[in-house]
This record gives sequence, structure tokens and C-alpha cells, in this order.
Amino acid sequence: MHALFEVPQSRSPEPSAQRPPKPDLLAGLNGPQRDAVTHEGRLLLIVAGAGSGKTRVLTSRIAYLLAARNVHPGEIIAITFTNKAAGEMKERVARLVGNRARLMWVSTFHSACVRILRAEHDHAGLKSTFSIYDADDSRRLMQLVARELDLDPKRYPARGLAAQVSNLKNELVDPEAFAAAAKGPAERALAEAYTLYQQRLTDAHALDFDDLIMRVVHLLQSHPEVAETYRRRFRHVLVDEYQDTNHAQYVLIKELVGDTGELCVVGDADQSIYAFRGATIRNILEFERDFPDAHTILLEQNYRSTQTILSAANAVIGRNTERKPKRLWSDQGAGEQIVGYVADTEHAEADWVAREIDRLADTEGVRPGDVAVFYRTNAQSRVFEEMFIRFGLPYKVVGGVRFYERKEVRDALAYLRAVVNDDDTVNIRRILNTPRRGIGDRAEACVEALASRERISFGAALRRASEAPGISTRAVNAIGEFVTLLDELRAMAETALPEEVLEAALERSGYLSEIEESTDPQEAGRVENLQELVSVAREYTERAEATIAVAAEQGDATAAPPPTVAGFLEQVSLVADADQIPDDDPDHTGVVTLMTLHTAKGLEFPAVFLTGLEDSVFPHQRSMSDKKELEEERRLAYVGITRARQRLYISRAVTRSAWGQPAYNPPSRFLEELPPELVRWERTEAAYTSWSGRAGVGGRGSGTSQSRTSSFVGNTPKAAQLAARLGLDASKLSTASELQRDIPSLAVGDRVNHQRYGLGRVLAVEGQGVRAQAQVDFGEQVMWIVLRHAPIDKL
DNA sequence: CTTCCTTGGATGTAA
DNA sequence: TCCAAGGAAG
Repeated sequence: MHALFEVPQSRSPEPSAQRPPKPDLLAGLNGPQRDAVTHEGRLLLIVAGAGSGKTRVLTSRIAYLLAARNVHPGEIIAITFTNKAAGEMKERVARLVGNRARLMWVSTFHSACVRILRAEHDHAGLKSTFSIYDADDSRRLMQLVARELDLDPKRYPARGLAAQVSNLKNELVDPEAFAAAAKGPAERALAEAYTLYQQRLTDAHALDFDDLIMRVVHLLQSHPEVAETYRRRFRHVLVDEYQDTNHAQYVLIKELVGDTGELCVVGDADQSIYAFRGATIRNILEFERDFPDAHTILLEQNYRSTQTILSAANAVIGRNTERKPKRLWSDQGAGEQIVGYVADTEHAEADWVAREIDRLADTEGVRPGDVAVFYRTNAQSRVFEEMFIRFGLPYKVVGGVRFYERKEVRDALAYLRAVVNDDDTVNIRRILNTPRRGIGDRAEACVEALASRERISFGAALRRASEAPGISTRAVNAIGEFVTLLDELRAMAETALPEEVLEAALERSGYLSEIEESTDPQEAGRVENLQELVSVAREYTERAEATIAVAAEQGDATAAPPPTVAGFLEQVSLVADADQIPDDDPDHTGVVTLMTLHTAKGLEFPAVFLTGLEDSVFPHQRSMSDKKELEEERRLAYVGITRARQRLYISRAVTRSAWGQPAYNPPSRFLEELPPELVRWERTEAAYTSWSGRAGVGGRGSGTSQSRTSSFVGNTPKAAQLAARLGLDASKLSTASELQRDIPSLAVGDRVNHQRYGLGRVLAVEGQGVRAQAQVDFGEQVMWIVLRHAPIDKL
């Protein structure tokens, strides 16, 4: 049906028929892959099994469009799941077609929408400097709303309301429509909350994550001329990870494609793992029904894994009923058997993983950077971290308490948001009394009352705080200083670079000195994180300046905006944690990557540990009662298994303690779905020793066994408190460093492990006690570390 | 009125 | 483990 060297049809008026496709664009592709690259037609669905060379096909297709079909790069928009994937794709296309690739839009849904909204803010009814609220901001705003509406926080927790609103937005249901259809008290409460929440967002000139998509959809639907502009511009729309799109994104794509654009989507229904945030598998399962003239291409040959791993994956996913048949195959041969391990406790499990990674490095030539450890929930990473530090194994946790979700980072960003957007109520209120400056709940309430009476924003009301009835003089003065601070920063932001504004905010507000002076061990590392944030800002500036330089060279200065605080904030709100996944670096030995199964999607590793395979851990407790959710968990297992190239390890713990309480979990039901001949069990439950099980898990309230538990509780002051309350000698619980992060005494030549930067060697030491600093060589960079704040361990 | 401290409650995955 | 609400002290 498809000739390889078929003359491509060109849309350009002048037939450029004599331009054959560059042969290297198709070289090394299999039949279906070539079809996918060269297919011409309005709608193409590529069903790409795991590891079937999907990214390669997408990039080749783009390159083919440019080289063989005479498409202008500006006519292409490609939407990926993460910024990292976008960057990779752009880079790979650039390698094939050169610098012209710069003119394409390759980005995430959210980035693309922000870009459109910024460009069209007039049509969309937005200020050009709108704020973007993430889940935490949304929750805070919903909390204000719920309080204002007097909703019982027990029955209507802000978190739940925010989640429901998010779902509604993903279905493109606006407040009016929902209110009109709301039945019963619960729905009416939600409708009220949704309405007011949306009002408050508008007042704050803010959009939440779901708004970004919904607003663009509404914009395109209500402004046909705007829609037409984009349709004319984007003749070619490509969507990666199509199975993870939700309804709003689906409609957005349809709007963008219109009646004439060419759409190519790539997805794998078996890897749909985001139903919880509105992804509907329907988008892919019913693609052909929605687009009757669609052409479908199936990629089933896997180039990543051994047949053993694929057979395991096929066997597991085969248990799902709602799926189209698809069987991955590989010509790489059976390879290593899967290795299984049943540990007594989660600590023993981590110990085994660490030992095996060591062994792989010593005897099998597998570098730590080739290894990934997956788990279902972020909380499970802790045990591995503790064990890896003990083993001196370099590792990196992707996700978990993400950098941008840390309190101090969010506080710092709140200052910048307040600077950029005076009406950003949530962020202004966040920092109003952070650090403490004597503006309490009472004063805040007075200002709020003033704001609603005068129908002005909270930020504007602050300036008129003295008019607020019932407010104390003390508070008025404090607020005056706060407003002055913000104004100074605003003036500064006009001319200064983002990192300078950030530093000024942290210093002049007293935020930095407050946490520097704190003795609370929980504050350790906060200063460092703020320093890190400043460097992120600096990197942003440098990149912006570099882009300007390139653009100037090429003579299109318009495309490159100068670095601004607003630009920095925008970048920060759109980065995902998956973007921090370490790149392949063949030169370095790399570090072990720890992450959740969700984060692992789209990645591959020579060796993979799939851990915590216990019912109620994985599959997760809350998904076991629902068939649909269970099938999603199974797809998650499928994703995990298919990340492995050569070696797959599976493990579980007979007992595992979840926040203090030990629990016996039965083996994961997914384990019995694996063909037994594929797995070699290195240890089984028969080896279970109850004493070790109890030791790791802790006794049922008796003082002696409690002491054993505590050594695993980690670096918490709580552990010390607990010890004190129980009348125990803390030093007997465990080493001091496990109870509280002591300042490590380091000497030149010591090896250390730093939570952020990994393994390093001490080059120099200066100062003593709380002033002690060390110069450490982390391989990629040499830096001075203030030991008091550093999350660093001596090895 | 503000701050500090304690305590109870909760957590799945995330752009 | 972590956060937020609630109670007691300054």
C-alpha cells in the first residue's frame, strides 16, 4: 500500500516532486515505522507499544514533513508530556534538519496554552501578567472560599472541593452550567464554591492549571478569527502520549486542527495511567469512531527489552479486559531471567536492592546510572535513601517532595508573584506574615473585610489598611512596611534581573536571616534550597540572554524576550519534576535513579527494580475495590516492567510499616500473573523469620521493641521527643546523626554524600561549629557548602 | 492579638 | 513524616 520512495505530494504551489526524501530519514526503520513517518492524510493514529521506537518515529516524521513534504517548520506544533521530552524532540529534529527546527512549537499542553494566552490576552480578557496557580495555590484559594461560604470543613474539605473543580474543568463544565444542573446539598455547595472560586481567581488575575487549557478552548470557540489564525498557522499537529489527554485537551486539539489541519497522535492505551487527573482512555480507544477517516498504524516490535521482560509484560497486561489485543515482541532473545526477592521488611528489601546494585557494579559491569528503582508512592523512597546512604551508593530521587513544592521555595516565589501581580491574593496572603512581622489573623481579617466592602483586591486594600475598621495601629504600621517592601521590589523589578530581585526579596524581608538563625533542624537545607532557587533564576537569565544573542544573529529579534521576573515565574510554574531526570551521560558512572512508577513513564533503564509488590501498596489500597482503577494499576505495572532493557527485579516485603503501624501485606496480585518460569526467586516467604520481621517493624507498644523501630524513624526531632517521653536514652536508640543532623566534622579528602549533588570529595575546610564550610568536588562542579545547612553525610 | 506549642489527622499517582 | 487547626501564654 505504501511505496517507500513514492513521490511525496507537496502542498506548495510549485511541485517540488524531484526532491526525494533524504534516505537517512527512513534508514533503519521497520515497515510500520516507515508508514508512520511517511503517511499522508488528515488523521493518523499511531498505536505504539512500549519501546517500539515511538520517539524516533515522531522525530523522523517531523523531519520528513520538513524535508520531503515541503512543510515549513512554523506550521508544526508538537505536544509532549514533559518539557524534557519536548526538549529532546526538538534537539533530535534539529540534528536531522538543522536550525530551522527552532521555528516549530514543541512543548507541553500547558506551555503551549500559556504561550497562546499571553499572545492573545486581550481576546481572552486577561492581564498580560496573569499568575499561574498550581495545586497548592488552588487549595489555599479554595480554603479561603470555603471559609467565606461557611462550608463545614469536615464535610467539604478544601482539597476535595479543589479536586472536584479540577475534574469539572477537565470536562469543560463551567460554573454556570454546573450550578444550573446541581442537585442536592453536596452539589449545590460545590456549585457555590466553584462559582466563588472562579470569581476569586479572576479577581486575582490568576489561572489554575486546568484553566490554562479550558481558557484556550473557550478562546478558540468564542473568537473564530483567533482560531482561524492558529489553524492557518499550525497545519500539522502532533500529539505524543495521546492516551493521557483529558477531555479538555481533546477538544483543544480538535479546535486546533479544525477541518483542514493534519493530525498525528501517538499513544498506547496500555500505558494510560492518568485517569485520576481526567485522562480518558476513550480518547484513544474511540479515536477511529471520532475520526472516521483516520488511519491507524500499529507498532508492535519492541527494540528495548529482552523477550523475557516482554513476555512478563504481555502476561500482566493481558489480564485487562477493556483493551485491544496487542503483543509486543522482540528479536533480542530471552536474556536474563527476572529475579524475585521476598524480604521480611521494607528495610530488608532496600538492603537487598542496595546489595544487588553493588554486585551489578562489581561483577556485571552495570553502572549505578544504568539502574532505576521504582515504587508506587513517593513515601516509599525514604527507606531506599537511608539504605543507599549507608551503602555509599550515589542516588537521585526524582519527584518526592519536589523542589518547587518545598515551603521555602514556594514562599520565595510567592514574593516574586506578589511583585509581579499586585492582585494575587493567595500569594500576598501567603507571605503577609512570613516571616513574622506582627500581622496576625485578626489584622488579615480586617483587611479582607475592607477589600470586600470596597470591592477592591486584597493587595489594594493593604495600601488602605488604616481605613480598616477595628485594626490595630501596630498592624497598620507593619502592613505599611510590608507594602513599602513590595513597592521597592516592584521598582527594582523594572530594571533588575530576576535573580537580583529574588535575592533582594529574601534579604530585605528578613526571610533569609530568620531561617539562617533558626536552630530547628528542619530548617537545615532550606538556605541551600533558596540558594539553589537563585541559581535557577540565574540560569534562566543566562538562557534568555543566550537566546537573544542567537536571535539577533539571525536577524529576528522579536522571537526572544528579555529575562524578566514574570518570565522566570512562568518557566518555573510549568516545569515538571520529570524534567529533572538525569540525562544519559556515558562519561560519568551516573547515579541510581529513584522514582515513582508514574514518573518512570517514557524512560528506560538497563536494570530496573520494581519494589513494594504487595496488595494495598501496589496495587494501591484505594484502587483495589474498583475494577477500572485496578486495571489502571495493572497498566502501571505494565509501564514499570517495560522500562527494563536487560534486567528486571521484583521484590516485596512481608511486613511494612506505614506511618508507624506495621502491616502484613499479601503478595501483590500482579505477581501471580507473571508466568512462573520467567522468574527466579532468590528468596521466598518460606525464609521469613518472625524475629527479624518484628525487629524492623517494631513491637506493639512495648518500650524495648519501640527502641528498635526508632532507629529507622530517621532524622526527626520527633524521634528524640518520643525517646524522651518514653524515658529512653536517645543515644541508645541509634547514632546521633540519625536523630538529628549534626554538623559533620570533615577533613580534606573525606568522601561525602550530598542529597542534591551526590557524591563528592572534600577539598578544603574552613571555620568551625556552625560556621564550618567545606569546599567539595562533586565531579561536575566544585562548591563551598555551609555544613550547618547542608543535607550532607560523611561516608 | 500574636505567637508558640501541641496534637491530631492524613497521603496515590502530577502538568 | 508533614501540615493545619486549636489551645495556652506573653
